[in-house]
Amino acid sequence: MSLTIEKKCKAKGVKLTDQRKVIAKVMSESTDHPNVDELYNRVSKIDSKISIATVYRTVKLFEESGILAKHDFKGGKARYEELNEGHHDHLIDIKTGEIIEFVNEEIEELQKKVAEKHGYDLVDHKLELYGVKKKS
Amino acid sequence: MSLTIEKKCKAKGVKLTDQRKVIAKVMSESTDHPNVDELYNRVSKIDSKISIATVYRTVKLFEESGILAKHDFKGGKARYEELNEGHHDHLIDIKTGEIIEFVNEEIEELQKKVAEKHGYDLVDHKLELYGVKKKS
DNA sequence: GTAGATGCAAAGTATTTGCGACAAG
DNA sequence: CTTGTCGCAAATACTTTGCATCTAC
Repeated sequence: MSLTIEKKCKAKGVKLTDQRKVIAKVMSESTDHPNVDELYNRVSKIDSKISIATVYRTVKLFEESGILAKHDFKGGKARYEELNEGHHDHLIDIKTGEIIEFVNEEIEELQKKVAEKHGYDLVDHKLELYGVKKKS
Repeated sequence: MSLTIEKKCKAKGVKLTDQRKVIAKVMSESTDHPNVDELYNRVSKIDSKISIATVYRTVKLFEESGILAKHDFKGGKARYEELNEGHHDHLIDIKTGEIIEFVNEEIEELQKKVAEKHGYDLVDHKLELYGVKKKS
């Protein structure tokens, strides 16, 4: 549902243009983590007049508004995903590029402790695991 | 000591040119995590004829040889550091950019478990904590 | 001697931006 | 209305590469 994103925009005072609605819709219907190119392709199918500059501007705006999360996984282009309540991290298959989301409260707790031990308040973190499928 | 890096080069069959020796020396004497620009500046002071293309080529080569580690922290340019036995992760001060290294075996263990739970062998990971100094 | 390394400048990628036209609130 | 957005193309930032020359082994 892109309703969530549209609501968030209103809450944040972000102007809702047609282009942004389309981008919001595509992002909220995406179950993967598209990069800007992929997003632009999907968006173009709905409205081919939307320029890639607008896509770049919009994902940046959405990221700053806490609507999307940006990830710089290994190997180039930034990838985006919708940001919902439940925080999660990523396990990336280095052979296929497949991305698996996971949550581990224990690790989250330990991270906070590490930061505190060094005199810091943890405001953000990035945890990415890179693995190969076990040939069980 | 750049000796370590030079030894590693020989071990890996990496040809030891003057340029590479200078870059190795600078990297091993750096206690921070320089990006390519910073590295190039430091290298230039020792031998101003070394080109930035060579710096790029060399850090890439060193990374592939397991001599340097590359980090894509938030906010742009890739940063490098010498890779020694002891693995560590990073806590980054989002105000000052200061980078603190830390080790936490518990987290390492949990990461392995998470990967296994999803049927993967963990081959690499990235853990970055972003924090602000506590005003104790 | 030869495969591989270097310097230079040109070419790529990914992303950002200036600007006049246009649209949301 | 007025402020912010869009599309376009040009600009930027970072990194890679083709080629002729040079150097480590």
